[in-house]
Amino acid sequence: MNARLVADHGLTINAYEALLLLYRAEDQRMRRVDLAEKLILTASGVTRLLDGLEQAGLVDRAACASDRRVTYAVLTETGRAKLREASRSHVADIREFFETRFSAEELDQLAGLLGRLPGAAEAVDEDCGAG
Amino acid sequence: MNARLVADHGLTINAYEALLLLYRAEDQRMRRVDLAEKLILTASGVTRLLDGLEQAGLVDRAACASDRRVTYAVLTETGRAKLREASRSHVADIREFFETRFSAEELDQLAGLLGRLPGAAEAVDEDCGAG
DNA sequence: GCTGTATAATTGACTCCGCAAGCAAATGTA
DNA sequence: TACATTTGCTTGCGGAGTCAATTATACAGC
Repeated sequence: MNARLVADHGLTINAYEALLLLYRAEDQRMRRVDLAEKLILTASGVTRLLDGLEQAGLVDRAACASDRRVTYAVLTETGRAKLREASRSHVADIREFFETRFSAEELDQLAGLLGRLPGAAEAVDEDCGAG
Repeated sequence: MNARLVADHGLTINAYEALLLLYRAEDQRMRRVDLAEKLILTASGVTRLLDGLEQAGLVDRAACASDRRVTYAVLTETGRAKLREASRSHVADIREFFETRFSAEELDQLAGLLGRLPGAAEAVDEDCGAG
């Protein structure tokens, strides 16, 4: 599934997740520390991840007025487009993976159980207009 | 959990799993290809993993009489000891992780559901005498 | 206003692992 | 026999991520 994402869109799972988090964030921007926490990466991991996304033009930097230590990562228009495009197939892949293995009822059970695992609280599965 | 394993015993999850697979295998030896398949690694990944385990004296090489291309990985006495030692805390860690979050009944449900995921078939959770 | 500590981000050195390529042995085919 | 293909394994290179150290800023307490 990661392989599909990489092959079809040149995005790793973390890159995809980062774009998605930014998409959902207020003003489509986040501090790097917060991204690190959500992605379960270290701060340096995020620096490196965003290096790539910036070079690809999917994400931009912005300064913070109230705290000059922080740099925001901001989703660009290119980034939004990329996310929509990748979303289309990725969400379908995931759906297929689970729906070929479990019934709707079992999926509810699974979701209920796994939803209690650490970090699951915020990971709601809204998509991003790509249906 | 991986972090604990590394910090306490100097084993990555894959190293631990490799020792466990060897422990359970007939004559406590396996072909590298087969290890790769079980560990979901490439052949080169296994070569590198076993390099480390060999240097640490946990695993040895043995030739195959009937096919001179294959090299077996064989668990050494040191390897068995290491596995027992790591098992003690690792199994306890996993147990604690799940038992603090789910009831016995929920664990049964989870096991039933997740057991149907690919690769789950062979991953039985016998331990190795470390209780 | 200093001084000390905490926080945000980056960098260099490292590990783990995959991919692509290569070698050697086994197997298939003519 | 001779050649092609497959299989088991290793090696060079590169990506992704961690850790430890460093820089810059923020925020105490005195």
